[in-house]
Amino acid sequence: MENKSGFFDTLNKYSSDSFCNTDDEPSPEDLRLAELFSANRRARDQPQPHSNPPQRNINTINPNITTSTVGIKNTNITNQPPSLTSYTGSKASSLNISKMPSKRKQDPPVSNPSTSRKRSKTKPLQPPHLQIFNPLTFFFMKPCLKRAERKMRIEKAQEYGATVVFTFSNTVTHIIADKDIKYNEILEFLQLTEIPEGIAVTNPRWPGDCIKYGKLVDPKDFWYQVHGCPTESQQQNPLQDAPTSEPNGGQSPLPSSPPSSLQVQPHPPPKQQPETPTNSQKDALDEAIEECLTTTPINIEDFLGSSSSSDTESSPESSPKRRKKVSSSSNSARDWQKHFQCMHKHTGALNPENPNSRTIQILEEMMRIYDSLKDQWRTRSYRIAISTLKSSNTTYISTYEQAISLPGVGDRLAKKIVEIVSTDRLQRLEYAKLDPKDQILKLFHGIYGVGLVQARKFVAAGYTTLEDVKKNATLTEPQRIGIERYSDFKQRIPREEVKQHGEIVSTALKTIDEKVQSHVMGSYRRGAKDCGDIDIIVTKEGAGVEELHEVLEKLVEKLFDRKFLMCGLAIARHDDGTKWHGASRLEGEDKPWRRIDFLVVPGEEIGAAFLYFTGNDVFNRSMRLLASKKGMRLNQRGLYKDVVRGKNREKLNEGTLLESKDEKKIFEILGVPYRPPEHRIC
DNA sequence: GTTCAGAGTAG
DNA sequence: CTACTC
DNA sequence: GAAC
Ligand SMILES: O=c1ccn([C@H]2C[C@H](O)[C@@H](COP(=O)(O)OP(=O)(O)OP(=O)(O)O)O2)c(=O)[nH]1
Ligand SMILES: [Mg+2]
Repeated sequence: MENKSGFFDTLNKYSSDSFCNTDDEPSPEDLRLAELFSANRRARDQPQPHSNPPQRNINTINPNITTSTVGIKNTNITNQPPSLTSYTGSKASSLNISKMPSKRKQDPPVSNPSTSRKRSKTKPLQPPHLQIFNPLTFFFMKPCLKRAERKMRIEKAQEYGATVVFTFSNTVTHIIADKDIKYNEILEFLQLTEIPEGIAVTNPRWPGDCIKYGKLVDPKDFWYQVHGCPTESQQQNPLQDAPTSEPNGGQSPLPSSPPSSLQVQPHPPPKQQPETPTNSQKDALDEAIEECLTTTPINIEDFLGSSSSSDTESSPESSPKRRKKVSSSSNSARDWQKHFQCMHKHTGALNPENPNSRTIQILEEMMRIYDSLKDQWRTRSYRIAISTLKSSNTTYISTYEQAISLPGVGDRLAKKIVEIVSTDRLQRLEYAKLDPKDQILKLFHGIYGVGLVQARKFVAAGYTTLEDVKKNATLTEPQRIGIERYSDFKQRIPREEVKQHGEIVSTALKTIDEKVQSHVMGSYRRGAKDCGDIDIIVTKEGAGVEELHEVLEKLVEKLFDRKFLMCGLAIARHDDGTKWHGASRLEGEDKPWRRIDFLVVPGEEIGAAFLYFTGNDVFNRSMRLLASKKGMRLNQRGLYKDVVRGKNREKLNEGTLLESKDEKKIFEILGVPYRPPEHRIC
């Protein structure tokens, strides 16, 4: 028992917000978390000025031999946590204690609450302090089907202390109606003319949010209303929404909570209030969603020359369907194209002039949270919506109708925008920042080689610190190093140091083959003040992969000997492998290890490789999506045409090479105005 | 209900 | 094959 | 989380 409270106490220590600031903009808060843990680690490790002998355990020098670390049997679902397993959420079911009878005490943490009749036999209850629903009685209302989902919700509610009944009576305190049910249907079903006072009617999101936040949130909240509910403050349509299923693997929809009190009361726009009636977003749509360009050649001349400013060609309208060739007419051309991220100049700079800047600021914060939780699809949606907002810099968006009419803004984001406008904040954001589970998840997947899946397993297993994981979990070699060097790898690298690493590589390369060249890419090429890692392309005019692969082997060996490379983390498997990931360090035992990536590139593919390795990642994805919409395919080796795609997007056809040597030509063929690296920060 | 980029590497 | 990473 |  005491472990449980200890569990959260520990977590709370890390509740300070710290978001991984994405691109090239540092942030003082960035490293807070990392520092916390580095301190943690140093307490153990640091006092020894010992040498850290380069460990080439995993790798290199003998790329043929996939080293002998076979001793570790995998089975990632490893060890038992000390104790607190018994109440871990249902997620943990895969490694539940039931499988380990040998484990001692697993008595239910909660004595049978006599209050709960109808308790399903199996589910273990949450510990008392999490029995947030305890005296409450829920009545669930059915949407005909969706039984599994509903069953889940019911079990969850019981788990957290609710009494669930299936016949309506005066003991009911909450009616939980599925999202498709309308308010008057409830009345009809219950044969009532109105819901008795004291009974709350909510959609299923409400219990979910309560669980998430570990407390009861206001069920009258905007977000939890059922369709057609006569809210005290009528106006807005009561749009519901559901805690939609989690796409793959399950990502977390953070609940959002609105202002329980004030409903609508638009804040004044920060400054200007240009009511620009009609001109809403004509063609100045900047970074917006993705989609753009016609098949027809847009004024190419336009962009080649003007590397600097507004080369944003854009068009209003949105037409989903794509069409083949047809019209070269710019009119129809505009139709199907919207805008892709890659079509616009992005520098990461903010524009405080935008009347929606406050909204943007808050949505960006939410996006950062989802990003740090690796919820890539929500992150994407937020990014797109934010782009749209940024582009409508002449109109203050304050109503639901306005918001939802923007491309990339749907029901839920429109609600959030309204909430922000009326309350100047997003309550959900405040909760999200504090969520201890997310903090810990973030900690774990910050380990190199640990992704969402493993991180969740660690959390489910009850681990709360890196020490826990290191001690108890079965790790792969890269993960082991990832923990060992956790704080090193989390530090940003000053631009100047990146340059030094690049020079060391370049120098070493000269002794191997004069004609082999290296280029520092990634955020460095985009001009970032500091970088997350060091990305280097190794290439030679006219050379093929095989030749260069040998060069890479020699290079790596030499750099290990120089004590520059410290370890390998992911090394090419084949002789035509093109990739080497590892860590390097400047001279000096106390210098931090840095993540370093080599990409071997045949001379002919240098353009596509530059494009790829310059990024950023969002920019690349945007370019690639655009290519695919035009029946082409873009990857790190080149741009291909006539790609035939089958049923599920699978490519049935490699396509034929269009261009790979010249970066600018790839832009050109795709119809994207060329952007220098500094403007590819999306 | 599916898509949201596309590929290399570890295990 | 999945998970992770670029 | 949005679009199709
Ligand atoms: O999912 C990804 C990640 C990266 N890249 C490309 C673009 C990126 O610029 C380059 C290098 O990757 P890295 O992870 O180093 O990103 P970065 O842009 O260099 O930023 P950082 O400063 O974090 O290293 O590889 C992708 O295409 N897709
Ligand atoms: Mg990088």
